[in-house]
Amino acid sequence: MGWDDGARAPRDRGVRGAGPVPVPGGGLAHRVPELGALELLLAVARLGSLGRAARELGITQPAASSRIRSMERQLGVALVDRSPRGSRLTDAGALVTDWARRVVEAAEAFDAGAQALRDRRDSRLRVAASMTIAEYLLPGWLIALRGQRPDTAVSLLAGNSTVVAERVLSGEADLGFVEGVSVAGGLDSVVIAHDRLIVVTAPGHAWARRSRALDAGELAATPLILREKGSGTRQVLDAALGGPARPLIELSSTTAVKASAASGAGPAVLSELALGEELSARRLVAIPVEGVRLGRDLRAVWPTGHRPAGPARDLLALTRA
Amino acid sequence: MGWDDGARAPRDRGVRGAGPVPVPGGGLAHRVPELGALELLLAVARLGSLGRAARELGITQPAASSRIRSMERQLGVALVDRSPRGSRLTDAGALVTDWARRVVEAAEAFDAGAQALRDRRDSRLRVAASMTIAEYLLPGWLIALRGQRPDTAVSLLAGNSTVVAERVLSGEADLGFVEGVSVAGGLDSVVIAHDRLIVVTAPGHAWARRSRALDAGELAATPLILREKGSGTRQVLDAALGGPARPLIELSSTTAVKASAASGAGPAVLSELALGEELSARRLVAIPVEGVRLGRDLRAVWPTGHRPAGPARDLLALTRA
DNA sequence: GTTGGGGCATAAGGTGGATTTATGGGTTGG
DNA sequence: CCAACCCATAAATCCACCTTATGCCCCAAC
Repeated sequence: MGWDDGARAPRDRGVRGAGPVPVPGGGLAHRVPELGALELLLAVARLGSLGRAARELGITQPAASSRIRSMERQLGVALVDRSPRGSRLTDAGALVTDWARRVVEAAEAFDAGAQALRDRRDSRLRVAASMTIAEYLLPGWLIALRGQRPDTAVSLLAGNSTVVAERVLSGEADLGFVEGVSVAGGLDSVVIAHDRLIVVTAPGHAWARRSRALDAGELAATPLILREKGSGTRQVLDAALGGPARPLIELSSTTAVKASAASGAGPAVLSELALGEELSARRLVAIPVEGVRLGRDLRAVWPTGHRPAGPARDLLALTRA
Repeated sequence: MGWDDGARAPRDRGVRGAGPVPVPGGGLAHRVPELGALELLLAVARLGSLGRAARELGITQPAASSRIRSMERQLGVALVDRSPRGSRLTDAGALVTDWARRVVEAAEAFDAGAQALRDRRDSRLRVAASMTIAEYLLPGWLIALRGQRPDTAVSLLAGNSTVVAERVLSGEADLGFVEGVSVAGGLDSVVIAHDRLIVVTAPGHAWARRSRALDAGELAATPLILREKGSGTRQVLDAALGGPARPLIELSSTTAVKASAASGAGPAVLSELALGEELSARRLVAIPVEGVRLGRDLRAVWPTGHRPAGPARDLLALTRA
């Protein structure tokens, strides 16, 4: 990413008379229709009529018509074929709709997570989860849970494994999710998924052209871009290497680590959950490693003896592989 | 942190003249901040100050302040800690920002794709791609290409393998991407990725509890939820089974197939590219298959002899594994 | 043939939200 | 103690979107 915030053109957008001048780097919101319009497009695709889609979203037909039209104007592409008997997507519209669906799905995950972050008080299911799990897995679980039990209000507290264990033990949370190597005393647990740390570099890095896998010695001897001390990633890595890893830089967010590695600063070690797009888009390359145990279990935890029941049991059932 | 900021407002917006009642499940756009606000939040996280973020986005500082504040009110969570020396994310804010980043990334893919769909005429690189590739892979490539060659305008034409071959041969496209089993005459090609068809069912389906892998006979004998005849998926499947697959339902979009399978209508066969979320959220379950060649190559194609050059070569370089 | 219903487009009017300017208060460092 | 940051608030403006009220088109049923 561009850490070079300083030298960007001083865009003055207060240009009233002339249309919205597309800014070079920013202004994504000016080029992408807003969420409501994308939702509307999905509804039109599903229902085959502007009017029906409008009714489903609780707006009037002219509003839907206008919204679709302005979206077409914004994108410069005809999206729907209107006919007196309904509306069907054009070829381009089908493609746009597919892309829109992914935006809406991400927004749904955002919504599910944000709602859990808010409820807190009157919720029927209080969950505590480690950062990685809260960030990457929980929103999906919450969406699935809402599909099965729409009335279950969930609250979420995110923290490291110690905090999660405390909350669960004290009864402040009904169910916990941790990624640690070991489980605190007084807690029962079950493995719900597996995660793995992955060594990555920029595609241009020397390691990206290695034919042989890395071994523990090389990994331990090389300064790495890492999360801050105390993070789950560091704990697992230290344990796997049999001693503390050597940090090249310490950063406080997974995103910063990815950006730094992608810019070529050096090799980084990250959870595979955090690497999706980056690997398939080849912004980062995974380096094979052997002789190092970089896998880790993700576990659900609850107070010994108190098997999860009710909503907690429902959620647990969703998460088990 | 003040979780209880008292903002529990019912927020029903369109209660005009007792019009259509807002729907319970819908209205995602009312609960998720719009893209501009999410972008602003990311900028604040990166720059550490509302004012700097505002300048980067070309708005004034009060506008940014107000926007963040209304987002906090909407979500019911404090997102940033303001101080006279800048603003940093709260714990909840960091989580929200991570979720927001995924929405924005999906929007960036949307933008990249939509822009390619529009340009068409004056573009420096004209690409023709099969549906699956255009839908799932191309946006990411375009983002990467924009990172390297920001001035390259790309246009996209999506169609089946035959159409792609035609356009490339006629010179209407500089580079093509196909997923077929074979490559048309007059075209050179290179394999850029691999795809695989996967048999999926709802988690409750009998096949989900099998211990033994499916074989070709069982697959051929079972009615399946499939894309329409003529789709790439059907071609590969028919070839792999040594005869036409038996359709239970024929649907015209990948999404419809997924939805139908997830609702328990029966087993479906889909590209692994189309299955991400569904598998990890366990809405669908992959059924092991053996003795059937369900893999397929994804290829870039160009007219025999005319090695891609210029922008086409840049794009090709990005896509090669 | 005519009529009713579904579907879409256009026009005119109202409303709310977001933005801009203008200001003030707070902290930090020279 | 002043300059340079930062942020919050207030008031005015403006735009985007929505709604209501139409009109036209097509089809199917009577």
